[in-house]
Amino acid sequence: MDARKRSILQVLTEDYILSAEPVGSRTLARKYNLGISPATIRNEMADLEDWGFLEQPHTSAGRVPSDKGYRFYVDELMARPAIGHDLLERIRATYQSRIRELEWFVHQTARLVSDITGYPSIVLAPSWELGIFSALRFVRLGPDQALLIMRTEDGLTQNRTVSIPSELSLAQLNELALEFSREFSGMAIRDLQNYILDPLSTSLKQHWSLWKSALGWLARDGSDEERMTLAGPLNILNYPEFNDIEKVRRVLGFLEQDKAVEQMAQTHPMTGGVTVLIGTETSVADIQDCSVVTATYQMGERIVGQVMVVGPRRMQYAYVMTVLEVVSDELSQALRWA
Amino acid sequence: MDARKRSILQVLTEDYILSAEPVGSRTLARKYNLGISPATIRNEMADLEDWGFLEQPHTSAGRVPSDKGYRFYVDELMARPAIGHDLLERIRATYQSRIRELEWFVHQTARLVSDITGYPSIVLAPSWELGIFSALRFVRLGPDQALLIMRTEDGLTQNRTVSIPSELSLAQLNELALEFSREFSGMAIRDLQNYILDPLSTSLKQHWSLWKSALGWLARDGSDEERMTLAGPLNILNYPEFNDIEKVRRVLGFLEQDKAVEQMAQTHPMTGGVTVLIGTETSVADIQDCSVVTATYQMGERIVGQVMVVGPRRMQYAYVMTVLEVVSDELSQALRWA
DNA sequence: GTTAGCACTCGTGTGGTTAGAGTGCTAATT
DNA sequence: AATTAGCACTCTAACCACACGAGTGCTAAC
Repeated sequence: MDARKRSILQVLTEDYILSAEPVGSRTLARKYNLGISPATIRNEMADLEDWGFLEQPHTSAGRVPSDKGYRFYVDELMARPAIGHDLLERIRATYQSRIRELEWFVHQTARLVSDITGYPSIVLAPSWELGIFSALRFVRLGPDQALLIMRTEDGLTQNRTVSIPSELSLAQLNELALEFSREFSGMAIRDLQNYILDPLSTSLKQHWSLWKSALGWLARDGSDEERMTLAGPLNILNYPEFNDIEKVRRVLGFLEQDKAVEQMAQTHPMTGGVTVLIGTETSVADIQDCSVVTATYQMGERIVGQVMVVGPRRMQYAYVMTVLEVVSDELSQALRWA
Repeated sequence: MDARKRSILQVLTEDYILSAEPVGSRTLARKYNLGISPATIRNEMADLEDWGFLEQPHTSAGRVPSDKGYRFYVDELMARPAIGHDLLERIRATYQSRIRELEWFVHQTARLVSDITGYPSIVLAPSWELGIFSALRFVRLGPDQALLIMRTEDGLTQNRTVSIPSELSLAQLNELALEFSREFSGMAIRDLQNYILDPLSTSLKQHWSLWKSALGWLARDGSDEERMTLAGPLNILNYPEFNDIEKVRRVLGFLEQDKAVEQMAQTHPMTGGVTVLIGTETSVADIQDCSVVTATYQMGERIVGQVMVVGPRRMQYAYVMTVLEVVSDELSQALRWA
């Protein structure tokens, strides 16, 4: 792949990303001064098509990058501009008011990203189940009700109202909680559900129904059912490739299925940094006309969640990647203090 | 309006609701044995059109109910079937597992309704701001952190982590909370934000920064920003009147704007019972091709929120109304114990 | 009051044609 | 040997004319 082919592929890809129209040799020669004639470009494009970087929707149309073409563009050709000053300010401002809770951050991040990229955006919140149990505490709310608060080492908390045996005092309750915390702290919350079934100490066993109710909470309320936040799904209606109502239904239908999206997210390497899946690389038939850009964010040193952008294959890769890089970074910063 | 016109209007409306195709006189005569000829039906339909109950998309098409026609159908003609046994069981089962919190109920309700009606559904959660403040409580989480729990008379709670002056003990904190609770209980939370600016007691004034932080929470975290839950928006793609991508964008765009929807919801009488707004009756240009069915639900005796269904004008009014009646009722029941 | 008959309207679907964009190939040019 | 001009060819989208059919309104007969 010589320099000329590279620049043709690059220029063609960028033109198509903007125009959504198959790009012909004449257009290319006229619009960008490459110093070569349409005929030469045709020859080069024929080669690029042979090698699988380009495709033709039909014989008499221009060329369009294939998945492989986009991949090469993303990996080798694309320029990565620095983020604009205004945009950076806006992102930072979003996280400045840090009076909020994790869930709020997650929602806001999804909105922010879909807003500034113009694509649908998905944020996966930290998995509660994978968190490390740290401590348990009761707060009595009424004669037979208490607030049960559970905390992970990352500082995530879940709380809910539980019914308690009325004969227990607040002090007794918290003594129990302390015992429980000592016993199980350091254990992943997911594993907690297994271990707790066979309580080790008598005092825990004694108030079995209480723990069972707590368990019910762990298994359901605290589970990862609502880990996913989808923002701006309608954005895809702005792109002509989704003028087909059927396509829209397929894609948005997929994005609404939490489980499916979560599963797809797991195929991304959780190594930090931004990754791109192009078209069929996602291995999901419903979104084979889409690309997905993913970044991870952290609480402290641990990667706990992902920010994703889903768009048409001719996505503004460079821009989206830069945005996600910055956003996930700022989010991680914000969570450091949360 | 004689009996024959009524039955023609009814039958025509129901046929159109199912078929989405303008209904002609011949169809009507053939499909339903009304005992009259197409010509007679034509004459009657001409009258109904003159009176504004029917419309013609174009000269050579069949008739379609107008807003006024639907209104008459809903108010006078429509049969209200009892809810099916299986459906009732399903609805009840959703609320049976009452281990959850309010927010979960709200989400589940939206999903349930959009699921069984096949239309997008919106649930407005109880307004936190309009709740009546009941009590405040602190739970210390760490050396300089505490969980602040606020409770309304309805039993709604909000809680968040706040930073506290490290010199305060748990006992001191809760003494403060008690004082605060005594001072302000019975007051609407919205008003609380104004009153608290001028603290009445010295001990409250003393820990001003603490209250200010709590205030910040009340003003933002606890506000009604996320009162609305939208479920199943994609359902509208199933109806042929929304094959136009522009219409879809308009409608879904509107449904995503929390504020606009909330405002529209306020135009419904909050009297309990199910209300229907048809087409332009909604006074919202973006959804003038839609109808909205709304039910209210309660916590105890107080109406605190709404369940809405948005669909095409040719909505299955009877079915949707019955479903909403039952769902809002079961939801109110479930919240009675929450 | 009801209905049959009929002319009329209008949207939809079909087939054929055209215009235009773009290609691949070949031969000429550098 | 690489590049380019020229040209025939292909294919789609747009356009038009046309016929079809559903449905109406009107009139006259029942």
